[in-house]
Amino acid sequence: MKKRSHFLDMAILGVLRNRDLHGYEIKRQIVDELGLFTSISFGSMYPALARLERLGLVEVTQGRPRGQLRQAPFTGSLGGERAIAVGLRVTGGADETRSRGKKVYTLTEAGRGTFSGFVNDDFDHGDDDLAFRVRLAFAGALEPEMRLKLLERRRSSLEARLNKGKFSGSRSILDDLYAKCVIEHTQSETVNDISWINELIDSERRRISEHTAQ
Amino acid sequence: MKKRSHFLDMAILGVLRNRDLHGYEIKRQIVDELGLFTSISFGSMYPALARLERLGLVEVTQGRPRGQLRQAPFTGSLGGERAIAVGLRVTGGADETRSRGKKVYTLTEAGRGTFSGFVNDDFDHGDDDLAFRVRLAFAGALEPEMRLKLLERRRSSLEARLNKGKFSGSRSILDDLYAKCVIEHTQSETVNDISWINELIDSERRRISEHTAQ
DNA sequence: GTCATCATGTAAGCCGTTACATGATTGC
DNA sequence: GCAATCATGTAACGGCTTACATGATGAC
Repeated sequence: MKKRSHFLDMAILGVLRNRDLHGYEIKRQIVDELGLFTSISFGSMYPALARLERLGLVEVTQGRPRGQLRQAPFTGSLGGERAIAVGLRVTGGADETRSRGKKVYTLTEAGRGTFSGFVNDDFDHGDDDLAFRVRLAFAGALEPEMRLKLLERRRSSLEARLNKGKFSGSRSILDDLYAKCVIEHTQSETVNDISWINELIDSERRRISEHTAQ
Repeated sequence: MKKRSHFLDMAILGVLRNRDLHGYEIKRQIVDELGLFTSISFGSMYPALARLERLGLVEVTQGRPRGQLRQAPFTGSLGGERAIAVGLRVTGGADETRSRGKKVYTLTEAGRGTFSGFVNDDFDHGDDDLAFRVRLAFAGALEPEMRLKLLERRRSSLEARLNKGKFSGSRSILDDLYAKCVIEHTQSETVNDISWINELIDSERRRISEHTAQ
């Protein structure tokens, strides 16, 4: 049911939620800043964007040249418009569709809806690390109770993992020092994750009760 | 260069290093006990075994029925032989190659060599988590100095990751609370990993110096 | 003026997942 | 006897990686 590429799609829509960006920068943010995927090749990034465009979830506008996006968001209006003009001039020869200028992607209303469906959906029973990380990264788009649900589902899935590990760890491999070492480290990572989730749940609850109190 | 499937191959050869096992059990050990892959489908497990067999890295012997492998390795001789006979009798009708009895895989000498090449090889610059976990799990097969090298390479790659995160974390996404939260947790996981590696390196050094001292 | 980086894409091939198909064994 | 689990496989489909191809920009 749930294809892996859905997470890439979701991450793309997620970073486009607040900002219009071009493909190269989208990849940079997903991989280098959010660290959601260890790597994404352009061979999967650009086709993904094309797919999303076909589905009407993003729109393409001919982009401003490099450098304008990063610095001085204040100068946007003047500098930005000029930049777009420059961009069009450079690429605006005969061969319009093949122009290699930067393509800036904008989330459409449909895209917003799909993204919202993504983060809210229960479709995976919380057993996938990647699914959780991606959802949490964009959990700002969720209702507080959904956020709490997400976290609690994650916690119970981590606890299940921990218990499974306790049972299975005691058989054939255990005589190998290094294998054991890897197993134990995995377990301790899970324990860490659980207490992290617990903190998140606590602060989420605090925030909710503060909100309903005042 | 390095295909993902190589890690599955390596893990298979690794668990077969000390024990002859059948496919289902190999998968159980790799996934449930070692936790090296979050999941492997049989659709990739069995083809992998077939590939390794074609390459002469593993050999297939018709297996004993279920239950014999887990309990009482002592009774092996008598119980085992009888079991093999039973296994053959059950499936040994007309359609010999199609027999669906358990297939028990044994590592060949060539397989041992390939496995040894796997763990020792430097071919990846240490930037892949999976590669490291798999190597460490079977690091018992390494010379102490190679083990130390493996750990030190891992440490420097984690430190690089940490530094990269410090630089890139401070730009556009940072206004989002949950994105920030994911980023910080990733960083703290890396810090944890580094201190874990440091402990391993220390105990490895201690072991080496003890060994050369006595 | 050239090199590194930014920027976008296409095509091939691999491989892993999914779904399907079969059958043995164990526990109830 | 029936269900769940153990156990092994095949075929199709999708998508990711790799390699290739192109070109602009900025720094030195």
